[in-house]
Amino acid sequence: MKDGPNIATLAALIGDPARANILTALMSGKALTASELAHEAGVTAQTASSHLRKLEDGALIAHRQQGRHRYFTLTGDEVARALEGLMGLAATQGQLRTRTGPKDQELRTARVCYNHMAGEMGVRLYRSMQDRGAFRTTHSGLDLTPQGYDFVRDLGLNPDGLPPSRAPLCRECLDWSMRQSHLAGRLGRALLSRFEDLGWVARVPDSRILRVSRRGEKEFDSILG
Amino acid sequence: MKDGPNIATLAALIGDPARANILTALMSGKALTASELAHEAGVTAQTASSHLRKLEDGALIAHRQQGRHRYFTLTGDEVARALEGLMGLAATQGQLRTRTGPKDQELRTARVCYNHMAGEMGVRLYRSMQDRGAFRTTHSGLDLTPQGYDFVRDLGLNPDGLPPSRAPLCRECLDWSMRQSHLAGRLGRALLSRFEDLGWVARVPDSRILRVSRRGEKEFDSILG
DNA sequence: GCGATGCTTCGATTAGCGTCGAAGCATGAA
DNA sequence: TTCATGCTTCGACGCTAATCGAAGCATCGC
Repeated sequence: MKDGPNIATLAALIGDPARANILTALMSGKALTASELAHEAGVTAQTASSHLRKLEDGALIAHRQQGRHRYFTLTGDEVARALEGLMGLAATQGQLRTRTGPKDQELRTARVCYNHMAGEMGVRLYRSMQDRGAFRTTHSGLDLTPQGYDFVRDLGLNPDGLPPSRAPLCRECLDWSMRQSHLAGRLGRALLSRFEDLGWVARVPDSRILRVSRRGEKEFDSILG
Repeated sequence: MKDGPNIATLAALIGDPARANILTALMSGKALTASELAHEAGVTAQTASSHLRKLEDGALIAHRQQGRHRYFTLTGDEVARALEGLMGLAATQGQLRTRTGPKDQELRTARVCYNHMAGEMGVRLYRSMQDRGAFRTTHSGLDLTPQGYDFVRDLGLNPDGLPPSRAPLCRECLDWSMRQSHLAGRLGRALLSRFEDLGWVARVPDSRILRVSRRGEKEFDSILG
């Protein structure tokens, strides 16, 4: 009856508090150094180093050297998506870190999920695109329809001009606060940075919170209907 | 930066091999006794008892007493969904338990995911329903459109006649083998048991595999297009 | 009533792993 | 070169948690 992939080692990897803190910090999408992550996790540099090694062996994170610094990131969307899934389950059990403080509310409104937008705004965006028939499902996953292309182009973005990568253009990611899908993948990433460039949203330092500007709110309302 | 729900305790709960085996066994959707689960996990009854207690404290499983037996099940879709998510990530890292044996292929074709259908067939079903506009997203999640009602009724099922519960009617669940959504929720459950009644699919004992009958294949082909 | 079965609690053992101090090794700055 | 910074390796400590034997407690069948 032991069917399917082995989840024990993977879950055990995430299951240590220090490592979970490291992963959560990396969900901001920013590349962080080993010392920064050690501080985030609340452990010494030696301990963090050991954890980082394990996470890297488990292919959850990767690093690139820059001078004497080591910048760590999640290995990709897949990891972020699975972590959001775990957060979703944890949230239903009231395992919130802070008892629904004001910060928590801000997280629900809009936040960064690795490199794309999540929260209420992220789900609204995805739903709106879906409603106008922007997506089509193919054998290999989600793809953009002509309507989808138009929508993206209206935002001043050329889907074909995105940096090529083996990551899919569109991917759905389950939102832990909304329990619905939002858009991930290369397009999700591009849209978030576009919104930042336009000044519609801005990252709050040292957190995953995205603050929606007054102008952003107006624009989103008019675009997403 | 420690934003969002606390995933460490949850992941640690899943991260023990014995407990992971228990949870995987329960993904079949069948209620299993403590001794059966002990056997699945490869530990003694005492050890299993301890694990079951922890899983229950963590609200991942629940039990109901029946005579001198204790039947355990997952607490709901949410749990199954998160576990499938973990399997998805584990699968991308080649953490397959068996090196793509024939059993693995059967799992990918069609399998039980707690109480609904997953795998290729599950994704095909969901995609087909989506293509004919069966779903509509509301503030509370996924809902059936009139077209959706028609589709379900054509299968001899009355969506309004389903046993009421606080679980949503429709819910999407991310498939670990297809990396796309399939249908969960009360409707997902009802559809699977309908397919079983019709003799289109049959559960393979002691596994999550769903075997599609010759007739089932034909029917699915004609219905799902 | 009696024994068998299913499961739990208790207690003791053990192993694994997270933790940090100290030392080592690069890179960068002075 | 010399010192500081960022990070890793080594070694030792300590604690948690998984494990099982033995005993206890229900329930079922006779």
